[in-house]
Amino acid sequence: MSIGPDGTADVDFSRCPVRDVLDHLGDKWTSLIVLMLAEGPQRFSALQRAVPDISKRMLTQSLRSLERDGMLSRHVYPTKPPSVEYRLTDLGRRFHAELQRLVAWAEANHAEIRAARLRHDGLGPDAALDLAEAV
Amino acid sequence: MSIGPDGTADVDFSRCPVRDVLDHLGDKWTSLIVLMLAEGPQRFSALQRAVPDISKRMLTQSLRSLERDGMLSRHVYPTKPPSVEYRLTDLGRRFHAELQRLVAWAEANHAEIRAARLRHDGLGPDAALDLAEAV
DNA sequence: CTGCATCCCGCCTGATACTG
DNA sequence: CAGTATCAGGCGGGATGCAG
Repeated sequence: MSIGPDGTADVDFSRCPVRDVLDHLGDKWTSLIVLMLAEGPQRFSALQRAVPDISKRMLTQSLRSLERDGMLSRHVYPTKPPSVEYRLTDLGRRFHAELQRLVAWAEANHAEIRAARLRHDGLGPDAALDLAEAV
Repeated sequence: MSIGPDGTADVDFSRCPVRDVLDHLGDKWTSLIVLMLAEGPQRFSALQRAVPDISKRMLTQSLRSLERDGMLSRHVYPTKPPSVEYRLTDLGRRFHAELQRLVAWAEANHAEIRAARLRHDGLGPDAALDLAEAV
């Protein structure tokens, strides 16, 4: 995602290293999963319980996506019934560190963002004043 | 986006500070726009030229979204024809700093991600070897 | 328990045309 | 120049059912 001398941005997403990372961050679930796995290896069903609103379909899809990018590894224990454990790889843990930075930044700037929103949205009745002060 | 004692994650997105930030990062265009504006104030048409593939509709929408969250400010010069200039706010510049960190991380880990992908996708004929070494 | 296949609906997004 | 309005298509993502 560089910017050329002619002022036009490099928008070749197919080979854009930044997209690979940003897509995970923008995804509704992958960040949550990484956060959960940062606390230790988890089984499929444990993850599903930990993230209540996710469907099996999306959980599987998100896990595959993270596995594909080398963020986590999948271990199958051929017991019966079988159990599958997911754990962060080294790359995944480094990604998690970045994610934590982002979370911290977001929380630190949350009030300012919300205040800007209320200002922009046309100043909801009186709640606007409350939050304007909070900044 | 915290994790409760019962192991279930806090998934109240409507009031989640992290979502407000991650949504911008995940968006296909907003990061690009922030990157462009980091080089200095830009007019609407300049941004459209800089990001070739974006439509007027999406550019407007992305700019509104960033403005709403206080990342950038909009200045209208009532000349004729009118011109509108967008520039990052303080919050926007701080956001840009975080974005830069992410870009740096992405570029630093790009090779590893791509190698993991080739491994996972079933080892494309021989290109796999090339990139495996690159790590 | 884990995960894939299918159906299906809603929203996002691009294309196009029009206005101040 | 800087948008807004409208329409139509694609696709993400939920629900359900089935398999290893």
